[in-house]
Amino acid sequence: MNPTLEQVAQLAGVSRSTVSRVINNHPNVRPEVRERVWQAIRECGYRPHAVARSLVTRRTGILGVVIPESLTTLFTDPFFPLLLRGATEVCNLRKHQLMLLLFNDPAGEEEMYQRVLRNGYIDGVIVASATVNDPLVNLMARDGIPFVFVGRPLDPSIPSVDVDNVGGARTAVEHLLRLGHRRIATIAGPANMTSAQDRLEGYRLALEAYRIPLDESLVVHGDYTEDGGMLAMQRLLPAGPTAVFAASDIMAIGALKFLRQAGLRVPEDIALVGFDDIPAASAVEPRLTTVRQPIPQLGGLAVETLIGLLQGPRARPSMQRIVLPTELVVRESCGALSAFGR
Amino acid sequence: MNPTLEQVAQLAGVSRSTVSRVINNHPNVRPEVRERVWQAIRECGYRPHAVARSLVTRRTGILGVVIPESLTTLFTDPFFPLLLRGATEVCNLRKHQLMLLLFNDPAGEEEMYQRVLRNGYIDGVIVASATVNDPLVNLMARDGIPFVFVGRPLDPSIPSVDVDNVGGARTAVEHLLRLGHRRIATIAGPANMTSAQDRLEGYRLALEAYRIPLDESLVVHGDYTEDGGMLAMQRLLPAGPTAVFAASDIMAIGALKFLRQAGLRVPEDIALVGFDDIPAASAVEPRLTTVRQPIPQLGGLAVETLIGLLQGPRARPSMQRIVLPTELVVRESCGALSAFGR
DNA sequence: ACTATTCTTGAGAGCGCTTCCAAGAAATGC
DNA sequence: GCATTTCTTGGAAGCGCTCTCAAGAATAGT
Repeated sequence: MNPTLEQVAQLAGVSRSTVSRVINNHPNVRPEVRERVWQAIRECGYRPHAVARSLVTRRTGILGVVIPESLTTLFTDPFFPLLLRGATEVCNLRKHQLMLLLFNDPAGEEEMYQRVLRNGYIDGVIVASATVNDPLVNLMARDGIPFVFVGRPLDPSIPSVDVDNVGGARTAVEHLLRLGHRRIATIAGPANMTSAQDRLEGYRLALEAYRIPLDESLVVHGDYTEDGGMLAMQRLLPAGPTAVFAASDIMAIGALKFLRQAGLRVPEDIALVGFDDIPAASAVEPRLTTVRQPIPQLGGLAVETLIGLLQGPRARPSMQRIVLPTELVVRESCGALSAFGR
Repeated sequence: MNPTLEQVAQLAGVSRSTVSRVINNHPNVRPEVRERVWQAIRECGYRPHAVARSLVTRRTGILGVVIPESLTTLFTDPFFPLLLRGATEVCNLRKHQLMLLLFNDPAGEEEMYQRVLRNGYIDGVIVASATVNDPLVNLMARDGIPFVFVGRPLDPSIPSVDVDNVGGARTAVEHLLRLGHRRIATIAGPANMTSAQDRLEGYRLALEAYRIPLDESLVVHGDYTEDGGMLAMQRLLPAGPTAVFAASDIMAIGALKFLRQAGLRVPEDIALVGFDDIPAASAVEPRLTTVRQPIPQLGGLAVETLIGLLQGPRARPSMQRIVLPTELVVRESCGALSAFGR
């Protein structure tokens, strides 16, 4: 059994209160007493019992990361691993912990909510939900559970962190425009995901900036899968695009495979740009030009924001939304390198 | 503020003890009283305060997942996401939670150990460490923290779950042997990782089964990275292999790129087999023949084993090691399909 | 009908910690 | 030098829950 405060106190010849003060760095303890207490602590290998402490402080230092059902299947996509890595890094720094809350069905979501989020173990929550209208958000808002949204929430007053999907897509498409392309198609993502909406908006803005009217036959929705990308490319081909902007690398790879089957060369016949910069993007031939997102930073920022929220609800501005910039990674699939590079 | 047991008791006109019994499904409560208590619970939306409960039961239902330093960088590899997915699935089923413990440096590891693993928040730990001699294992054994090892621990008496790296590698190499190859090289993994050791052992066993002496010039160690794979392939080429077994897909992809640069065709000039079946394996051209591991099951099994350990240390056999089978996925890079398929 | 057994219930201690309060010690002001 | 303020310390309550214990109610046994 681990030693308790009481035993440390006895060993140091002081009261429980004094030991507690030493542990918690309260100023009003005589230096020599403080030293004696530390000695006793070291001597018996005392570690504060976090559970007992939490019972009175009402803080556990545990942050939940909620990844809803629809996304669990996408878990092989490196988004979540990178997000978690960034989040844990900041957590380690700030002496907090991350608890993983994934579920595979909506019933699990409800059960999880009641059992875990309302049981006092979790100080606050990071919600990484890509879908437009997640029910969890309303529940948490109702119950006053502090949370930060990763992505773009419906209600803009909800604290959130996001990458600049609009800007990233716009940059990608403008890159193609600058290369001379005028018939640029897009394989958009699922219409109910905000990231997909925003990337489509970026596509629109780029065309608008070049005064090119939007041609509906050049816009097809995929589902962020490789097969979806192949299918979308097939439907797009009759419209005769000279370039394609895919809202995700996975779909771009699907498109690439379809084009290869169709006997078309990338980038010579059709230029291709993706989004995400997943590892596979640089494994395919030709390597994919794509938009890289600072995902670990996003995770870290989410934690930072949440901890800020927990510490000072007073200092919290009514609206808090942070958007991180993206970066265009130019490789072979867009044709820019063969045009200028050699 | 959430209601407490006391308030529910008052509402139902019974004592705190009785409400506690109802909550915990103790048998000796009159049915009508039980119903009255449930009514009160629903009425005021009572949720038990898990922290308070844990203080007395000495159980939190939280399991830690430790992924040591050396691996954090490999986090883009889909191993951990899949492991976590399998683990959370079982956790949800068994009403447990997963806490993520990653660190970026050995100092963080020590700090984490003292602060998190010994503070009473965690019932048990899943250690996913690929390196041969992790210091954490000794610490946890010393302090009596229940844990399950994912991979192959040095000390075989430690409860562990693993995939059959030896068997998987052996099957892969025997597949090449059956295709007629006799000069088979291997790009092995880092010598200090058990998975790499075991895959190399599988390579050896396959050759032995075919009575082919081991040629040291056909064995080169890589570091589980793409660049490492390229470098290894370069060093291997002078030895004149007709086939290569890479201990990871990432390295196989590196090898593939080098071969392409060298003007060699896969599988016509050199056959290639990988290990892991990462998504990129089927994105490259030609698609990689590789060994698929049941990683989500591995994660689930780790949780199951750990929970078993926690419930009944009595029933625990002195040695508990579970090894899951792997599966050879035949695609184009090994040449089997062009030989038989058409 | 009376005793022996089993059910049902409430009182109360206690899990390990923080924190309020009050008392005594030390420091300060005039 | 004495009253007043500030430091330092210990006592004790209490966070919300579980669980033992004992008492009273209900049931069974003869």
